[in-house]
Amino acid sequence: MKKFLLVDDHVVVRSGIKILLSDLYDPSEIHEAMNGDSAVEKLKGQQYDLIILDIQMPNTDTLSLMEYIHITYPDAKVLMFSMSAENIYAKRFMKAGAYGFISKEAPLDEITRAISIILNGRKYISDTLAEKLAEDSFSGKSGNPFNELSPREFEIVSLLLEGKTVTDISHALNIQTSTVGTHKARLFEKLGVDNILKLKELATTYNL
Amino acid sequence: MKKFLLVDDHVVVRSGIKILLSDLYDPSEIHEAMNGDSAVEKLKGQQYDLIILDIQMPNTDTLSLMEYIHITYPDAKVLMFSMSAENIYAKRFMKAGAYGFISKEAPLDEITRAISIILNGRKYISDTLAEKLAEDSFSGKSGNPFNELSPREFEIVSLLLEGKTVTDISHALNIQTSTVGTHKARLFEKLGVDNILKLKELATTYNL
DNA sequence: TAATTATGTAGAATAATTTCTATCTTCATA
DNA sequence: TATGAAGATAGAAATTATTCTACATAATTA
Repeated sequence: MKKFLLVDDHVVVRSGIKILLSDLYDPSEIHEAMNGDSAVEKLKGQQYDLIILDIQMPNTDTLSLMEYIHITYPDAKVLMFSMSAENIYAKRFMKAGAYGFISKEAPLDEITRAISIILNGRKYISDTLAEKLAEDSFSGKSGNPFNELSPREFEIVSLLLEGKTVTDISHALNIQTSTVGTHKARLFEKLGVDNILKLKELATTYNL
Repeated sequence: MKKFLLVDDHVVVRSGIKILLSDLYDPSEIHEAMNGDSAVEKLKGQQYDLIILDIQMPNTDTLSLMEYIHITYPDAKVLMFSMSAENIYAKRFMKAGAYGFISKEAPLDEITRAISIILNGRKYISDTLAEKLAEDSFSGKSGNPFNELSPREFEIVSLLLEGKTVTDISHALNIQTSTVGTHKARLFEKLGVDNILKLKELATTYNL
């Protein structure tokens, strides 16, 4: 008898996974949550064999949720479920204690394989993700150039991507425009772009 | 006896919709396609009561697919299924002949309502989308806002979208920066944008 | 046809951004 | 622990961009 918790805001996705699971594991008990708060509630008092967690839900910081689960229930096994094929956050989730990361685009047999591997206590990562992780420990720098940015630079790049001007940002952060200017110049340099449109493009390819 | 065609690249989403449909309509026949090509194949020879079409699939231009379906099978009823709440393309899909547009985030009863309305031969649009459409027919302008630009403005907007600066453009066209500035201000005004990122977004939605 | 509006152009004034240089701090490492 | 690199911050100067006003011409419309 296996117990699962599905956390996803889309009804149709939940029902899809539900029949998949009840097909695979009979008998099984499947609970559902449609956001982070309700997931936290469900976790109290219950012990699940596997938690399937959608990474993109409105009003939910999934990375923090993952960290919370890992700290509060160190034995919990979480499979992150992502809409896009290779999500740039995959590594961060694995570091936060996830047991696996898989895309909803993946073929059925890979999804079932991921689930069964995790239920057996091992971690699941896709081949492409495995490669990326290997690459990183090799070169030391992750593929995502945005990770090279300092906290302040990251803060500023986010605001720039929202269409904020240098002056807007200087007001928002209570610093001089020249300061924002230097951050901007350095971050453009680090990212290898020379105008905001290229920055936007880069951010899009790394789905920031 | 209802016949449905589900077009979506995600297994779990397909199964989710499938049980929803078979719950609602019994007996029913449900066919599946995981991309545009296979959808086109399925459509040949078969007549469906409803086609449910995911708007975002890799290697598939869903808008063209919608147009193709509308032209080839004018009686086909297509419900567009979108991952994000209010998609900027919604209007365009409706113009391309879709019968409805709904988000996967929508509550179950709204999804079932959308399906039943379309099966009854009427079109379904969400309240927010309805508002937007009304706004358009009100203001009289529903077409491509870039058509409102003068030749010179169009020339300049193209260069701006290439990432050229005002000074670059003034050199390229042998005119003063203030002239370029005036054109830029006027064209921003006409297009209703106030920064280059919004301009880029607009250009993208009108695939300029 | 006369009046109006849209378009293309800038000069001048103003505002915003960038660049260059230079502190000061923290953090890693020889 | 001294040394140096990376980060956050600006002042001043230089460069760019915007705004405001204005004028001539073309197109449109009453």
